[in-house]
Amino acid sequence: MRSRCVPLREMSDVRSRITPALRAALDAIGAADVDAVIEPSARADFGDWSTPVAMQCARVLRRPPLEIAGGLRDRLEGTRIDVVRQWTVSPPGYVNAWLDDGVWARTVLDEATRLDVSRPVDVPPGVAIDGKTLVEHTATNPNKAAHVGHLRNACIGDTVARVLRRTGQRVEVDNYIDDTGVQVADVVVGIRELGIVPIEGERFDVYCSRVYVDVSRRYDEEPELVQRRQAVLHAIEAGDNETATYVKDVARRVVDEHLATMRRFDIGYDLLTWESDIIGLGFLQKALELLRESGAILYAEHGKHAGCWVMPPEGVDRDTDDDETKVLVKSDGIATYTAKDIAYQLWKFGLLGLDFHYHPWHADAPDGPVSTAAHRHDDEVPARFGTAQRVVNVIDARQAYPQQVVKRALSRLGHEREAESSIHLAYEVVALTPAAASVLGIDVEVGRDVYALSGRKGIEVLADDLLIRSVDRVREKARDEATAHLLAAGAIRYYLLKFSLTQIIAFDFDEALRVTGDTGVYLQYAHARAAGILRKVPDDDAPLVVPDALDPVERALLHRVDAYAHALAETATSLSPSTLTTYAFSLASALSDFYEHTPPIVRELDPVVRRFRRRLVAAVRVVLADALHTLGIAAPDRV
RNA sequence: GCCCCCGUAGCUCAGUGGAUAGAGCGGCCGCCUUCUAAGCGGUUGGUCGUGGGUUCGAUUCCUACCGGGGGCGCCA
Repeated sequence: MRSRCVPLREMSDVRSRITPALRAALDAIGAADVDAVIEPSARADFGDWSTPVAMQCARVLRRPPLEIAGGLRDRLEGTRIDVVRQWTVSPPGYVNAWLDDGVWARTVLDEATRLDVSRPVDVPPGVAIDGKTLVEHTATNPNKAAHVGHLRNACIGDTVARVLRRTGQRVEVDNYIDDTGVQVADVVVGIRELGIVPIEGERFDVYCSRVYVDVSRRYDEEPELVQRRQAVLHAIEAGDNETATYVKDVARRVVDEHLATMRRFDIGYDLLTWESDIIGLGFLQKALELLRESGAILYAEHGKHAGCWVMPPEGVDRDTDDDETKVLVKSDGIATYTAKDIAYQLWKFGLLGLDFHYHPWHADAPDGPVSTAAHRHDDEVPARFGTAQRVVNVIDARQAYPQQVVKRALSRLGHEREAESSIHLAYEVVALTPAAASVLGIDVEVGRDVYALSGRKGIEVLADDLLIRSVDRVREKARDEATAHLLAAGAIRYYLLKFSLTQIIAFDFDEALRVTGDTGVYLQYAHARAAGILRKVPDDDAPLVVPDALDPVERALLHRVDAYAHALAETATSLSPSTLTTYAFSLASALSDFYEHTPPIVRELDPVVRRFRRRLVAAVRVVLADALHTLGIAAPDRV
């Protein structure tokens, strides 16, 4: 059965109702080359929607913009558009549409109220792709507790997945686990060789963090310790031995803690992909074969890469003998991390001709993630993963170069479309402000404004520690512990999402934990306020009548509601969650403004006004809840 | 050296080829007999890093600089 979708762009679809008329008017005055763009007016007293096209026409038509605007207005006045009441002109040459509130407000409220989580929000053509998008995120090394940097990654990835699903797209979320790298090996060295033991009651991932810091420090003092790590790595490489099993067990236990941490922020996964399986099942070998056969990589006979398999830069088919050429297999025969990433990427698109075995990560948690496996399990899950049409890798901006190499590998293998559909969703890191650094007891130098996080050095804010602090902050005013938790998690998620991806987050405790102003809690509070009004004011069955003169705060609020579908489509296109946080804040803010500047609806005696405002609040609540849910933030009815 | 990102109010950040550049925080002054004051209003505060260029119009695009961060490994 095909479900009905909510109309696109604005909830009321104002823009696409106006654009054809504007297009026709432009054609009629001989300005066919000018784009028929129309945008929300910059200020309410200009109108509702405005177009600057007359300014562009002035050059080609060699007439003053105001005169052209006047002509356009006359033509538009002659076109009946039910949602537009009148057209005006304002200097230096804008043409403004004034909406008919009766038609517009009714449409906006109808469409907003019809929003339903079980039905996707329709978006303009080109926003949603056909087929599945595979989103890889989190991918925290399984040797330490997750810190806010890992949490930023997870929040971005999770939100992008939610936005794509909300716009009707199929999504698979993978969490890649590097259980064969040096980082896990370091921890195993610390536990087994140095005998570092857990503290009473210490969580396993936190214990591993401590071991990791300790071992890293001791490598400097005792260089021979590095040999121990090599032994562990060789054991992992060989597989099927006691050490390899032990390493895998450490990784599993840490991953369980990571999943629990992320769960507290409402972040989940479809599939856990293990690097050991990628190697164990021969994905890497197969990928290297393909790369060799196709000539995508070549063997360097001499020069600085002698004995290595390398991938030359774009458009070159020989070793350039410099850093432009990427080594994929070292001269000792060991593949680099990027080579494994290429194998994984090929699998994601179904280009490898190999697949994993699958089984539930926890037999007793059917809703939990599925895990890859190298061998058949009794509770084998059928293969339904990978084979995506688009791959979004949420990885910090420092890895732009290796990600570029992965993309280039696909391209050199002749998979142009897949290379094109390989998206490195790069985001900047989380760093500490001097204030946050000094809270953590780090020596703050004069003139430095950010301090990089480092799990290795123990310079970090653990995700769970931050959550505990946040719960402490909101507990006093929250109605109960469960509410305190969802407000606390909302505060942190919002904080990590509200920055542009290109912006380094200068982490600050006060900012991250704040509950007033531009924060997650503000949005949740606004939602609860709306819900509170709806509880107190019963609705009736009477048909909606839009009052003759809407209050400016009502119109402003309607505009924000109207803009939801547009904001969602924009976010789905840009894959940038901050677009949606900015929108959600503007909506909550408009609701607060309305709340403060209109009398209580409960006491409203005019039935028309009372019903209209009640339904306006109902629409806002639905849209705010939808936006919050898409951001992965709970929308409580009471706080 | 080459490449990428950032530079907008005291601080943290939005914005983006169009009309007087916005928000939050901070400061100051107000608003709870009103549907939750985790709120709202007012006020303070800006040569949109600098110089050129393109354009009817540039904070936005191009270019050259300046300042800060990151990448450029037979690490992951």
